[in-house]
Amino acid sequence: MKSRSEEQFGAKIGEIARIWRIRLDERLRPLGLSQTRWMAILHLSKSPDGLPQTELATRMSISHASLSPQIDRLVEDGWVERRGRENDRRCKTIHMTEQAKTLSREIKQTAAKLRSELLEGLSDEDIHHCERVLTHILLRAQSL
Amino acid sequence: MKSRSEEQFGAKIGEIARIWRIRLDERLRPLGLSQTRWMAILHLSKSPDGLPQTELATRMSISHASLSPQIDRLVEDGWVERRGRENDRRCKTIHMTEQAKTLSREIKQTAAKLRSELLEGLSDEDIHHCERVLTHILLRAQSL
DNA sequence: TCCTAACTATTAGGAACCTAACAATTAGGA
DNA sequence: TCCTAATTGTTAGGTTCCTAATAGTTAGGA
Repeated sequence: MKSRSEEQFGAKIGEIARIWRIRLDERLRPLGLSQTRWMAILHLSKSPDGLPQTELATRMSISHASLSPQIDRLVEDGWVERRGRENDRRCKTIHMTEQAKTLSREIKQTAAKLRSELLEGLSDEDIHHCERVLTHILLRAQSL
Repeated sequence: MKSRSEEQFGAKIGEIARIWRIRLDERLRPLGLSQTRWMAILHLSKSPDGLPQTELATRMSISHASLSPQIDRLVEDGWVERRGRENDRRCKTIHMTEQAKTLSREIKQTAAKLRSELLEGLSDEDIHHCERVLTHILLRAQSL
């Protein structure tokens, strides 16, 4: 027989994810960023050579169709630019602009600060143990 | 110095929550249910005396304004009914219909099956430890 | 070579969320 | 009592997501 608490496991993960995202969103909004935008900047900051839109969408776990208008807005705001590829004219790679580099540092700092606030009071061991469990669940979920 | 893996903690929780929800949604869609609908049924099944819309929205973690049209649809489909309160005419309590009781059992079974699939291979100890950590994080997140 | 299938990005239409504004009702203090 | 503030639910407007359809480009086999 499964315990009562286990029954709440999925709901609990969902609720944490939701609040975490909302909190980070609140703190980054003064920078003029929505969730999709700061996520895109974060991913692009790890790829100095840019990323095709499809690849970026995959990494952000949204559809490429949803990403397209978001990229429009990031371009308008000057955080990002689309570049054609000479060897494949279907493909446009997305690159962070110089101007966005300062921004990406701020995003990372804000995210790190929030994370440390949320994980405060937990031992490294607790966190790593929990994370191993989460990784296990994630792999199973992805394979279903 | 924080470890690389810890940096991914928030993203990992977000990703698990997302896939978990998508998987449950996929399995419940054949019953004619969307996420909001099955969540509402689940909450109502725990409250035999019904719930005011505001209270239900709070438990579902969505705004009462977003819930309102969803309730309309549940009423149309016969899963739920609105009842006035004689002592407070502002308030309408939402009640599950008889017809929805079978449905709520199916939802619970489907959710339990998915959960056991996702947690397979983990010890009870792993799960409970992880859940204590998650509860800690959730409480901190809610208090921010 | 040419033709079909696959791939990349965009656009259109529909669903669901949020905040803000509104109407009706209730509660509580001057 | 009466008036203001709070509560409850609905509606409007805006955002973002998804799926499906479209256009342009590339790849690979007949």
